[in-house]
Order: sequence, then structure tokens, then C-alpha cells
Amino acid sequence: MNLFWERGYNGASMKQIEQALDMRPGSIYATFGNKDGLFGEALAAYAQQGGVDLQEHLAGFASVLDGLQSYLRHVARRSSPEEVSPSRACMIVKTLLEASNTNTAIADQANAILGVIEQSLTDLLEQAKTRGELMPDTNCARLARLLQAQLIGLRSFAQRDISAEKVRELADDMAAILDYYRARH
Amino acid sequence: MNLFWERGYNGASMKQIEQALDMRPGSIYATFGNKDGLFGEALAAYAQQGGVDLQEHLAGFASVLDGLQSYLRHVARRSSPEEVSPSRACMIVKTLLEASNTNTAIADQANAILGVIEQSLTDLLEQAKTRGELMPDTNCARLARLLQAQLIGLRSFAQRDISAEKVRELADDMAAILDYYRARH
DNA sequence: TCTTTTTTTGAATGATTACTCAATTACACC
DNA sequence: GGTGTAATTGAGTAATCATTCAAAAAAAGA
Repeated sequence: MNLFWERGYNGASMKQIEQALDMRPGSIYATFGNKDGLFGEALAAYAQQGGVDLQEHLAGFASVLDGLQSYLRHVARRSSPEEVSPSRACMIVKTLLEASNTNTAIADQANAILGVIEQSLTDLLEQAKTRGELMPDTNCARLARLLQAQLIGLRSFAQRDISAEKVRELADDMAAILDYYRARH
Repeated sequence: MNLFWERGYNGASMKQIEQALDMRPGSIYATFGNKDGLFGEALAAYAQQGGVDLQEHLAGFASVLDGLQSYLRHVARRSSPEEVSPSRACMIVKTLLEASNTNTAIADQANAILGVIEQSLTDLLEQAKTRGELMPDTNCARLARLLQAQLIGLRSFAQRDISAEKVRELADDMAAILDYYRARH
């Protein structure tokens, strides 16, 4: 997963995969079918890990919106140039952009995952609306897409050769956007 | 340029490039050096074209902020699934994500281009501030990065299998963010 | 028109690609 | 310990990768 995340589908050769897994070709193909199958499992593992990360983070907050704002800053911290990570950018977005016109199966998988994430965010925002955190007329599905676009933008921006502070500032500015949707008390 | 934009650096083979250019290997290598050199010229051409597009669009507006908001919607229209384009996503971002851990030279070029764009946006926002369109205490460099992240997020989001209307809505919501930075009269 | 320079051609290069399979090793059950 | 099943090995496959270069063609200069 880390190798694919770092180098992308085409950038990771079977030779490098053999080394990363400490497995020989035959075992790899017996286990995963082919490179697509292996990549698919890696991407699914990445997505699941990301889902757990979001859920764990939100668990520490009584307010959904506070949790989402903190999550944006959390993502910025994890996408900081100081951190040691296979890539600062999101593996799902990297996959979507790389595979969209070259590998339909993989692009479809990335699309499906992003659809699930969008739905999760919608559910969370609906929950926030029910709790009175959001303005009553908020279109939660639409706001979820805006939020997802923020996460995509943040992490892709973080892939730039740029300081950690500027990434942090960006996350703060993105978090502030959510304030505009908060219910006035 | 279109071939690289559509399929990415690794996704475009020299065979396909030969066909797209209607040139034989020797001529290609005599003209561009190698695949990296050719890709570099394609990316530079893409960036220049993008710069012209932004400039032309803003020329139709007396207000910088109005122009930028309209540009967001213009980008959404161009990134619509109905449009015939090599890719809905931005070639520069695609390159940044694909090359960051595999091809330093190309990643550096993408980084440099994004730096130039950031500076252009900063200049535009400074101009808006001078004209009294923005709140006087606006941090234009920081807002420029937020705006760039919106453009990155919008076009990457548009690469999803999603309706044109939802992309349009997203662009509207992003444009609305700029309103929060407008000077109150 | 002849000569020189430049450009184009396309077959051939070695390296690398994803992938296969007969042979071998390891494991599980009695 | 013996036997059958499952998993692993790694040399080897054909195809494709980016790239080269001597020969041919085209263009430029005299």
C-alpha cells in the first residue's frame, strides 16, 4: 500500500513490489491475481484506514462541526513536509487522476470510494444539522461535496514544495469556511 | 500536450507520441532530447495556455473579485463531463501528483508553475485590495493559496464520475467563499 | 546544377514490463 | 513417519519500454 501510495500505479514496478512484500512473483500472483488486483486491495486498505482515522478523530468531539474543523487541521499536520509519509497527497485522488483515462477498473474503484466518503460526510453534516449546529436550510449533500473538495485541495496543495506553516494556514482558512454554515444562536 | 494531459507521463508511450505528433523516433529525439524534455515543453505550453485563459477571462470584468468568481464557474463549465477535453483535471496537478516521488525534474517544473500561479493570484488580490474590493486587513498571499486550493480541488473533484450540475454547484459555493473576504460598504 | 548541411526515417538496441509455470518446499492430517 | 495438499520459488516468457544511429531524403547555399 505504501509503495503504491508513494509511486502510484504505473510508478511501482512488480520488481519493487516483490521487494516490498518480500514475496516472489508466483506467490504474489497466486494471492492477488494480478497487479490490478493487488492495487485494488491496497487502495481498499488505504480507504478503510482513512475512514477509521476520520471516525476516531470525530469521536473526541461533542460537536460534529468542531470535529470536522479539527480534522482539517489534523490532515494538514499529517500532510506536512516534515512528516514521513509515503506521500502528502491522498492515494485515492492520485489514483483517480492517474487512472481515469488509462485504467477503467481502478478509476471506477477510486470513484466508488470517493462516493462513499461523500455520503459519510453528508451523514455527518445531517447529524450536525439535527443537533442545531448548522443553519436549518443547509443543503448537507452539497456542503459535503464542498468539504470533500476542500480535503482534496488541501492534500494536493500540500504535495507542493511549500512550508508546513502555509499548509496549516490553508487548513485554518478552510475550517473557517464551515463557520459560515453554522447556525446563529 | 493533449496526449500527456489525458494519459499522464507514464501513461503516454513513445509509440502513442509518435502517432500523435506524426513524427518518427529520430525526429522526436532530435527536436526534444528525450521524453522528459518533450513532456516539459508540453507542460509549459499547457501552463501558458492556462495563464492566457485566466487573463482573457478577467479582462471582461471591472471588478477583480467578480472576475475571479466568474472564472471559478468558467473552470467548472470547462471541467464538465459533457465537455470534450483530454482530461477534466488540471495537467499541472496531475503531473505534481504523478511525478513527485518518481521524477524529480518534472515534479520541480510543476512546482515552479504552481508557484508562479500563486504569485499571479496574489498580485490580482492585491490589486483588488487596492481598489477597495477586499477588506483592508486581507492577507492576499494567504487568500491566494486558499483560492489556488479551491481551483485544485474543483478540477480534481470534477474528474470524479459526477454530474455537471454538482460541479457547477461546487464552483458556486467556492465563489461564495470570496464574498466573505469582500470589503463591507 | 552540384555540394553541403539539415532533417527525417525506421529498423534495431538493451532494458524493463507484467506475468507464467514446472519444480520445490512447507504444511496438515492420520 | 508417511502421505496428500497447499504455498513458494525463481528462472524464464513475450511484449513493450525509451532510445539510438546509419542511411536516405530534403533543404539550403554557391
